[in-house]
Amino acid sequence: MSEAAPVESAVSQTPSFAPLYQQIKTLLTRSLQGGEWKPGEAIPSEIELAARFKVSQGTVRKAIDELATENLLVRRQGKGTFVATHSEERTQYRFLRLQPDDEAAISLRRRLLDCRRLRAPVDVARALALKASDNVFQVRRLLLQGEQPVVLDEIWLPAAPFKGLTAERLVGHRGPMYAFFEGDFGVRMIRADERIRAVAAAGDAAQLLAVAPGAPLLSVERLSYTYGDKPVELRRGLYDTAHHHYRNALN
Amino acid sequence: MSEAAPVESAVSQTPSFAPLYQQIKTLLTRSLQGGEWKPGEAIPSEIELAARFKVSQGTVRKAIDELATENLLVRRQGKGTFVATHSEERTQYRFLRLQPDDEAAISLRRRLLDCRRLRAPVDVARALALKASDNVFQVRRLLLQGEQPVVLDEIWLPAAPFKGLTAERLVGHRGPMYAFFEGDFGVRMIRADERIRAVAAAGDAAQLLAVAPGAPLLSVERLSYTYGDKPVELRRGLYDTAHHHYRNALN
DNA sequence: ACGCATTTGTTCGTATGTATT
DNA sequence: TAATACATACGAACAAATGCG
Repeated sequence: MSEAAPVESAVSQTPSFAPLYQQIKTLLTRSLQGGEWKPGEAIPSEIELAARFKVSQGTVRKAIDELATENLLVRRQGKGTFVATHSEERTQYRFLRLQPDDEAAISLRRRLLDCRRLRAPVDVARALALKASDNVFQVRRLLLQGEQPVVLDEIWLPAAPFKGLTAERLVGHRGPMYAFFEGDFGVRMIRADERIRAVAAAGDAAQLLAVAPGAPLLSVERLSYTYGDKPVELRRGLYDTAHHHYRNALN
Repeated sequence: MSEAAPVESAVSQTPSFAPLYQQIKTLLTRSLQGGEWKPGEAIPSEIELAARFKVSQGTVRKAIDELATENLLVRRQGKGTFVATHSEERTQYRFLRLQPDDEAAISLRRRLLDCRRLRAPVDVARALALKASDNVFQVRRLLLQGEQPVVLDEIWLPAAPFKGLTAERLVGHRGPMYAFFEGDFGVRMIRADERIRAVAAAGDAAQLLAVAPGAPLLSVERLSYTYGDKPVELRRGLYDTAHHHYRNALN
């Protein structure tokens, strides 16, 4: 009784020749994307979803399992299943892999350098899949440990979804920047790719990071994606790794 | 009928207050560690394992599922479940995240520089959890793209499990070095941690990589673990990232 | 080329355990 | 304590891929 029913009953316009649980997964993802459930909120219980999609609880469970391993949802026994958010303690620095060499917990102050709106440079437009005429925000900021600058970030955001972004609002918010994006603009980052290089400090970067010109810096270029593999942020970071390192786990 | 039976029937000396499928997972891991099934071989079918452990097929399945996501096992529909190995094409450069900037497939030549046996330096001994008096192998090698050196690796291995390692055997083997370790010494690397920094080229490293002294290089310190979270390799790599980058996916 | 047996993959249903409110 | 929701466990059936005769 596995493959006959699904198409008519629960689904309709979906790929259709995929396993049921994957079709459910697609439907759940659409609801997330469409904002039916907001970050931090609980989604309906497995039993409710099973009734809604006319499949068994186990099938819903398998779909949710995969969305949970992809960090789109968070399961909490006894409470429910929740839409993942960047504004919780546990996922605070979800995308920042930098750690102090002494294994202390990382805690960085932010200093905003500037926030401008301008025509997208060609490389930025290409990375963000924008037209050459589209506008973008360029945000530059420092992250400091104590008085010591550690990270210089240059952040590029498409102007359209971030309409209304200002330096004041950037400075004003508390918590991670991705939580700010999520709450104030409804843009959820769900995954990212990074390209890492060693480069020599040059120009104002050396000055801002208080290192000698030519000093080695870690260059981290991050492209962050929202639902549907849509790129919505290009972030170019320069990390001073004199007292910090980038940590990565290989499995 | 869920939690009463397991302890007497299948398991006996295991944590015991854990879910059944986790106990099964532990037992499977022990068999892997003990060499009951060798890398590349098939393990018994789910039904056989269910009979052996006196649990349902679904419970075995969940245990295998987790071991598969941890890359200890590989499932193949219609064929069976196999012990993961480093000697297959698909998992060739499982731990090497370096990629050419032009997105071409990576293909590097190896050039062995030296392979020596010596008393473990203190930092190496600490990383590998060895006594100060223990011996280690130090292997140094270059990875080249065409004629251009890209990676300089310094590899530290505890002497005991790698007894009999020589430069000749290192040069003689085909395929990834981890496959060589696996086949010739029975040492399987199952996960690794990396610490990444930007450093300035110095001394013979600059010469060997054919870069100017002071040029920025990516420093990648990798600690690889075998079963039971036992560290068995410390690898210090210097990557020339002029035409390559370290790729990382954040989820 | 065909069919059969084997093995994993999917789906359903049911019952019970455990955490939260 | 009771209700709710996720977590674990069992059993059964069929689908899909594979390999063999």
